[in-house]
Amino acid sequence: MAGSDTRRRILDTALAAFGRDGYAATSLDALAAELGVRKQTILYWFPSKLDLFEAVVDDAAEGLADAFDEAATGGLTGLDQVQAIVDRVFRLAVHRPEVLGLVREVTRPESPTASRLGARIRPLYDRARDFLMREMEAGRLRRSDPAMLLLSLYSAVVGMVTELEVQRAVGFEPTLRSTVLRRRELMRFLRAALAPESTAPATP
Amino acid sequence: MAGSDTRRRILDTALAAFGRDGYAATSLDALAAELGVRKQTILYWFPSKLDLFEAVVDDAAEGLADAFDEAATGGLTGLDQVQAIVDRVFRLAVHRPEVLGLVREVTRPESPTASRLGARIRPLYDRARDFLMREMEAGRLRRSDPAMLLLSLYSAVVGMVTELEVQRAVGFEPTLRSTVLRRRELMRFLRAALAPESTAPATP
DNA sequence: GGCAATGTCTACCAATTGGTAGAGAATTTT
DNA sequence: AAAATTCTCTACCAATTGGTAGACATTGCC
Repeated sequence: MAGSDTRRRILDTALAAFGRDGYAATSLDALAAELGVRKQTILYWFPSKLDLFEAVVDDAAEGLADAFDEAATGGLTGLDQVQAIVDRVFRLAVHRPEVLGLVREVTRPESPTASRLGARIRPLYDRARDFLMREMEAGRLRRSDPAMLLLSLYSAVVGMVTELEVQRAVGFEPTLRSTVLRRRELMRFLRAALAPESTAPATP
Repeated sequence: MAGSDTRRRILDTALAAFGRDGYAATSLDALAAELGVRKQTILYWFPSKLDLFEAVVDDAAEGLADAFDEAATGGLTGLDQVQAIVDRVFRLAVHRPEVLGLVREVTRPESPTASRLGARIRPLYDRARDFLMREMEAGRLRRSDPAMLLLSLYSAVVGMVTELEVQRAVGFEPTLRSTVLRRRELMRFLRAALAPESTAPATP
């Protein structure tokens, strides 16, 4: 059953390429060359480039959901849970940066799969919002509009992890060490933003 | 002197197109059609597509610098200055969203002008970092690594303003009203994150 | 009026694009 | 072993891509 292995390899390589170069800048020929296969083999498994892209998005969404599950099943609360998620996202950014590149690509306003995104991330979104709401009720997080807060959090985390070029441009070579620093600083930032007003942040 | 007017129109239309669709997905033919002109006219003013893109980036960088100047010359301090910048960025996002789209395009790791970016935004970056440092010294902002904090701020603001698709996907139609809400929530978020530890946030 | 510079156009071009048609292995089923 | 299915390939194709060469018009200058 070499076939479905081919399919798997196409999905993986396409995820990397789409995430790195974007949809428009990725050609089936280039993808095929990278795979050591003919373009027609790709078109055998996926009827068109757009179909391939959608399959890649679905695949990546599944991976993301798993990553979140993994980080959210420890029964943590408040800022500890937030930290666990942030850690998980950074880990993903380190060893599979193309996934976050794809997230960025797919969230462009003119993305060919703009509408598809909704259904894919909606469950994650609802779960996160419920969590924030619950923790606010419990007094473990500062009170505010959970939906809007979630957008702020999303922006801050994905940006911090994604905007490598900005970081490079201003002098932070994105090394592993700088990634650790960025994560630490981001967490300090989030702690300050999220901690209930009465409690002083614990980080020295 | 209809010529330099053409040049100006090409720059504006190209900025919109590159910011909306990205570099790879924007063809000179499509651009020319939108301008009501032949592709060769574009190539007369800009020797190649890449040259055009670089000119567009420079042009947009200039516009951004002006916008920041405008928001940073009021002699404000602390969170008031931060708020002025955020307001200005949101205003830009409302009536020239393509500029921020271009920022996003140009900060992609594989952007054709990745290196060009550095020189363009470096002065803005230095200025902002100096501001943060100064305000921390004066006790008007929470102490932390100014460079890293600036990255967090950048991520949060640009993300909040740029990730319209994410917002749409989770049910916030990006209307003018929702933009106001987003700005308010972002400012609340930033206030909490930036206010010195002793001072309680002023927002009710 | 002649002339040079400026600006836009028509006419091409080679390379690349996503995609079709169908041949030919390899494997599985009967 | 024959037949059917699965998979990858060669051979094309029409459309689009960024770009070149050069004709043609318009303008300002002498």
